[in-house]
Amino acid sequence: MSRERTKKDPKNFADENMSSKSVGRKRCVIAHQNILNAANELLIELGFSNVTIEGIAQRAGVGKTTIYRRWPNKASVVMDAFLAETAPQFPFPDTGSPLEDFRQQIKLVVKVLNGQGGRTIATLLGGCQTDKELAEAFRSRFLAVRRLESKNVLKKAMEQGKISSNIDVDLLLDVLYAPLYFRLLIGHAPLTDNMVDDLINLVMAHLEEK
Amino acid sequence: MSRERTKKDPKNFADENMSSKSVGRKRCVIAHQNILNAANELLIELGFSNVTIEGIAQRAGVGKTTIYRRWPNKASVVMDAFLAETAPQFPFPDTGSPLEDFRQQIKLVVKVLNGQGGRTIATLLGGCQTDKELAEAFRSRFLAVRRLESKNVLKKAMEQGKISSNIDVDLLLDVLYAPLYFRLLIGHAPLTDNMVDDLINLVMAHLEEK
DNA sequence: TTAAATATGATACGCTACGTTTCGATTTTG
DNA sequence: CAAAATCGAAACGTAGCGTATCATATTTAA
Repeated sequence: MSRERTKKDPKNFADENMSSKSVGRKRCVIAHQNILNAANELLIELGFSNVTIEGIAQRAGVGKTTIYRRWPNKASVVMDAFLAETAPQFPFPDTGSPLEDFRQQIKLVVKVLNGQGGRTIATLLGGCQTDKELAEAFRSRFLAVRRLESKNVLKKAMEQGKISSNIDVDLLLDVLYAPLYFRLLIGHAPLTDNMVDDLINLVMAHLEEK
Repeated sequence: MSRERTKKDPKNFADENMSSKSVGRKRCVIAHQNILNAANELLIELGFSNVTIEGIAQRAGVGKTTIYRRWPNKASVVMDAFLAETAPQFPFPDTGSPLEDFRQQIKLVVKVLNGQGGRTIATLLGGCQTDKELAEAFRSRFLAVRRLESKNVLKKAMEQGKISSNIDVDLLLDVLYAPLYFRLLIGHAPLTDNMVDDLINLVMAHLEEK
C-alpha cells in the first residue's frame, strides 16, 4: 500500500531547467514574484529570524504548500528574494580611473547600506551566523560575485601602475569594505560620503605609484 | 480578592544593589553561575537564535522561573554570560611602543576570534540584527569599553609623536578591527597572524611620523 | 520561636509557528 | 477524455514561548 510515486520526486524546488515539465499544470509565475516580494518586505519589517514561511505565504496571498513545494527552507526563499532585489544595486562605474571607480562605487554601497538594502543585508548577515546554508549562499551567490568585480578593477589599477602590485588583494578589499559592514552591523558610527573619502585617503593614497 | 502585593515588584532582575533584601530567602549564587555557564555553552553549541530559556534552565539544573525572575529576557542572560566569560580576554599589553601594543593586542583578538570566543561573538552579533536590546548592550557594555582602551593607546601614540594627530580615530579603529570581524562573520578568508602584520603595515606604517 | 518575606523547582496554561499531509479543484499536455 | 502536476485550504502533532500557581525551603525581624 505504498505511495504511488510515478516518476520523480515532487520537490524540484526553484530548478528552472527541469526534465519532465511536459505534462501537468504550470507553476504560477506571478505567485513566484509575489513570494519574493513578500519575502523582501518581511525581511525589512521583521528581520530574518522573525520571518516565517507562513507569514510570507499570507503576505503573498499563496498557500504555504506552494512555497514548500518550490524552496527547501526559509533561507533559500529569502536568499532568492535578496538576490533579485538588493544584490544588483552595486554596479561599478567606469570612469577611466580605477581609483575613482572605487571611490564612486563605495559611495554607492554606502547609499544602499543607509537605505532598506542595508537593513536587508544586515539581517541576512545576522541569519548567516546560525544558518550555514544561508551563509554559504551569501558567500557564493553574493559576496564572491562582488569581490570578483572589485578584484578586476584592482587588477586594472595595477596594470596601469596606479597602485603597487605587492599588496594582498583580499586584505585590501577587506580593509576597504569591512568598515562599512561593521558600522552597518553595529551602528556605533554613521556611514557618510566623508567617511568614504577619508577611508580611501587613509588606505589607498599611499599605495599610488604615480 | 486581589493578590496581596506587599511592597515591591518581585522582578528586580540582576540588580545587585537592591533596597529590600533584608528579609526572605537569598538568591542562590551557585544557580547564578550555573545559568551563566549554561548560557555560554549553549551559545557556542546552538547559536543565539537557537538558545532557549528552557534549554538554559535545563542545562543549569534550574527551574526556568528562576531565570525569568532574574533576567527580563534571553538577550540579558546571554549578554551577562558573554561579559563574564569572553569579554575579559582582550587585554592591551604595555610594551612601551603603542604601535607594538596594537600589533600584539590585535593578534590576541585574532586568537580569541579563532576559538570559542569567536563563535560566541559572531552569534551575538548575529542576534544584534534582530534584537535591539542585545545590540545596545553589545555596543555599550562590550564594544565601547574596548574602543575606549584602544583610543587611549592611540592617544598615547599621538602624544609620543608616533603617529599623525590628523586622523579620524574612529575610522582608524574601524579599519583596524572591522576586517577581523568581517572575516569572522562571513568566513571568506582566514584570520592569521600574518594577516595582522600585513594589516598593520598597510594601515599604520605610513602614519608614523618618526 | 514564631511569622512574614522571598526564592526554589515543578507543573500546567494558552499561544504561535513549525514542517508535513491530505483534500478537492484547477490547469496543462497527449 | 485521461494523466499529470499545481493550486489554496485545512488539519495534524510538536516545540518553545512567557506567565501563573503551587508546596517547599530558607532567611530575617519581631
